Amino acid sequence: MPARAQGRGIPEATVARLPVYLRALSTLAEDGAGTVSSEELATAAGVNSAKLRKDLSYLGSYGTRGVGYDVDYLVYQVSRELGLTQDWPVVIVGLGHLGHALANYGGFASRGFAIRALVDADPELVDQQIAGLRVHPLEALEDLVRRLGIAIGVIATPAPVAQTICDRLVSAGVSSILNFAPVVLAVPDEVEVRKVDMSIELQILAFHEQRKLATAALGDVSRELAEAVGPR
Amino acid sequence: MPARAQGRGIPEATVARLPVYLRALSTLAEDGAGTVSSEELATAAGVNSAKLRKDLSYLGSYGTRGVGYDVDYLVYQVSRELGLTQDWPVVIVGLGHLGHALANYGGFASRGFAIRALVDADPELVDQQIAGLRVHPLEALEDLVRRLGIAIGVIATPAPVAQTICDRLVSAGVSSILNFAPVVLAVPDEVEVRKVDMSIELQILAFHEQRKLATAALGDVSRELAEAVGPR
DNA sequence: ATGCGCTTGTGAACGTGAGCACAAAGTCGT
DNA sequence: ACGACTTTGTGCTCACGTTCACAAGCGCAT
Ligand SMILES: NC(=O)c1ccc[n+]([C@@H]2O[C@H](COP(=O)([O-])OP(=O)(O)OC[C@H]3O[C@@H](n4cnc5c(N)ncnc54)[C@H](O)[C@@H]3O)[C@@H](O)[C@H]2O)c1
Ligand SMILES: NC(=O)c1ccc[n+]([C@@H]2O[C@H](COP(=O)([O-])OP(=O)(O)OC[C@H]3O[C@@H](n4cnc5c(N)ncnc54)[C@H](O)[C@@H]3O)[C@@H](O)[C@H]2O)c1
Repeated sequence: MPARAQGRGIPEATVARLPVYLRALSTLAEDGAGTVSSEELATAAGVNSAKLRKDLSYLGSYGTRGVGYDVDYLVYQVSRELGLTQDWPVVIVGLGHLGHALANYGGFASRGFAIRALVDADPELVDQQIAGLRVHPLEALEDLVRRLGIAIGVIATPAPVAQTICDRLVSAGVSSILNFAPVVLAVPDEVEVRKVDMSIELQILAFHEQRKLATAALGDVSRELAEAVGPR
Repeated sequence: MPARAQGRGIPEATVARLPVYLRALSTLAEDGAGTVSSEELATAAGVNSAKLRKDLSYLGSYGTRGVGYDVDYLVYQVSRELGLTQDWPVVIVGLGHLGHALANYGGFASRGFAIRALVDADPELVDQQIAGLRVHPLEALEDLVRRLGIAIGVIATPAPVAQTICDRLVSAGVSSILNFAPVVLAVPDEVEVRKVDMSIELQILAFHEQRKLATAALGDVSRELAEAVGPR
């Protein structure tokens, strides 16, 4: 997967950071800041200031030397680059614990996403209202996607059915998928999949946690060794 | 942040993939597979087979040339490397929609994590039972962490209080944090933070989605241009 | 034993990303 | 009008990560 495939493309690593910058900028805007320096914004976003400047430079030269960046203008430019000036309709498939939380979450609507359809296989859930939306049966999936022109699908079903749901979403025309099920989804090249996997994150933390313990124990051993040899 | 800081360290990128391999291996083990080739396992994990082999080679030489890897043995080795041979006690702070889903999720317990304590500031929630655990008041946080020897904390509170909770967790002795709140947390160097941010993932999808639309539109234009010039 | 076929483990080449350091370019006070 | 000061934008270097390609090693059939 070549990151900067096309001519004026933005590096993938930069794209992944733009939303973080956008959030920091929004907070600054709310606090009434007119301009920010790369140093300030970088601190707020938790990155190196040189990296921030380089990232922003891919979008164009929107800063003023000696001054910084106009907050509102930069919010607009980053939003535009990320495609957030329009609203993206989203379908959520699977309304168990996690799907419920997602459907009720206000943080999506405020950032350019509109949850437009909910789908679940459970007859108990179908026709119930969640967050003001009716839950549709699984059969309605393709029709909903086509009628509402949905390009982004969220999978919050049990792992065993995730691939099937994925296939159906893709064949109905969805080209971006956010997957919460702990499986690797197979999709055609033109479809983009991102996964959110909390177990993986915890396991990565466990790795580092164990390494801390191991090196601490090693420290103890060498201290004991030193003591065994005796003070000199 | 140097990835391979200490001598025999494993690259960070590799650590992030080990849990994926582990999951694929567990599935294979359930299906009764005795051995796997790097090719098969790589396909199951959605990566290049050379990358898989290099990743595994950091753990040691656990494969047999001409045959492949013994599934059970590799499961054990990867688990050990990730520190999953022991159970890690976890505290969840914030039991709203998301916290509820996390507390009820069975996928953690089965992978070396044990949710041991729930904490929320809402008096309505305190003393309720969620997934068989009592919800404790915020004041009890430090005491719980110390008494249960908790090293890993999960933050599922609203964004504005996340930093405060984080500080309290750290001062109580937590050294790994999984953060679901959309904020950048500031922590001492020795504390590891990982974030799960669904809005960011969606925004990255939106970026690519927009780019697809843009290039498609560009294709249309050039087709129109070609037609305007006329067939020759 | 020996050879054949298969799969691992890894050296080497390449591509991507991070960060330093500084010239270029602007602002602001005088 | 000018100089001092501030901050951006970027060339360059180095580190990290990915992928290729193949020799080394193992099992099995003969
Ligand atoms: N709950 C969590 O905190 C959490 C954490 C990490 C990962 N996950 C993953 O997220 C997914 C959902 O988790 P959950 O806790 O919400 O599970 P859940 O069992 O509470 O919900 C699953 C939902 O999917 C529905 N469903 C089942 N088959 C379906 C189908 N074929 N089509 C449409 N809907 C179908 C069910 O009716 C149910 O409502 C799982 O894959 C889980 O592993 C959940
Ligand atoms: N729900 C989602 O799908 C979703 C998606 C992405 C991100 N998030 C983020 O996850 C976090 C939680 O989301 P949610 O939907 O569960 O919110 P929620 O409002 O449903 O729950 C928040 C919980 O935190 C508790 N709380 C508030 N202040 C606290 C404090 N000082 N100490 C301890 N607990 C406190 C509240 O009592 C409540 O129970 C938020 O930061 C949200 O932005 C949620």
